[in-house]
Amino acid sequence: MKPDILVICGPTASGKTALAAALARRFGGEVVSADSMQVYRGMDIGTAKPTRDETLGVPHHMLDVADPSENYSVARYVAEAVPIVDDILARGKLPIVAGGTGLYIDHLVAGRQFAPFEADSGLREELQARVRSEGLAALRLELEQVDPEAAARIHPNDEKRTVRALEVYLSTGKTITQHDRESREVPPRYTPLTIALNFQERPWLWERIDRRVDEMMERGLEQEVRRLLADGVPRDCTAMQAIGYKELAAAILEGRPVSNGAEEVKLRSRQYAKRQLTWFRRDRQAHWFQWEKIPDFSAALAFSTELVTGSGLQ
RNA sequence: GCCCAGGUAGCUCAGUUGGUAGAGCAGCGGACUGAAAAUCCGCGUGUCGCUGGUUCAACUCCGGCCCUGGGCA
Repeated sequence: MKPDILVICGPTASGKTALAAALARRFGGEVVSADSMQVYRGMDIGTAKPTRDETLGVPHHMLDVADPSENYSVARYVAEAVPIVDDILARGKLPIVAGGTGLYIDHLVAGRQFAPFEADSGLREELQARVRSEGLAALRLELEQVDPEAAARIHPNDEKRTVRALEVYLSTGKTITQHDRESREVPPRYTPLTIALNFQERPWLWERIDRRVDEMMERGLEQEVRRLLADGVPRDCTAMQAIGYKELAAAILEGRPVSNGAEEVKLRSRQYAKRQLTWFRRDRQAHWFQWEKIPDFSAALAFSTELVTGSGLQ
């Protein structure tokens, strides 16, 4: 089946931004970011949001669409990104979905539906409070009653998924298992041509990450974090869970040197990159481009261009 | 030069009254359906500094050597 959108994915610091912009330029496309943290306004340096120069004059969507104190979600991402992708297609241009949040990419492409209820009903907070007072095991017992399949699938220690499963059941009357089953029957929304980026050797990626964190510090990540704190962005909100922000905020508030926090950022970024790779490796359709130690950008561009033209995308 | 302490996993260290070793962190692999840069699961990866000796058996005991840190000169 002929693809209709291009997806550029890969771990953090693998060069997605530059490749996406260059390809958009070459094929007259527009970039749709798929990044759970670049959606927040005022979080530019730490999320490595494309700078004005880096966009190469190409339209970039799904950046700066939320306030850091809002809690963004996959559901909201899909609701906002789908009309944008459709519009790009309607204008006869190429949508280039680029980002490191695998969950967002998958949901955008797959067409899955979300349980129809308000995310901010307060139910989740109630359930979390119960976890603290009664213990996770109590909620798990409850889940076993209403949705044994989900209970079997979700690990006893996985608080987030246990809470989520109960949340879906309590607010819709339908189990998450049932919901997922129905959701899987929905036909995919798009047919992606996927290019995944990585480095041939893991340490080469680490070097990239380290260097990038150093650059972030030079560009004033500390000030960016202080600004968010001064603006009263709660430390427990989603935006402040972003790597780079939570570590520096902790260092600042605990009176540790920020350089100490920066080292933590490097470590957490490496670990994050590994989880991203696990996610993207699952996609057997993805075309991997593996950088050498010294990235050869024109080689990546040639590789991608051939795929795009060869697939009939353009 | 002498005295003391120590050399065990990538790092910090535990341990074996002699039967080829285990924690934390790091690392590796995996999962993931409205928090996903989140969350969760699995895996020990090793010339126990080197070299002789004692012993059925040495990482462990003994000798010598090397290295590191501290002290005395």
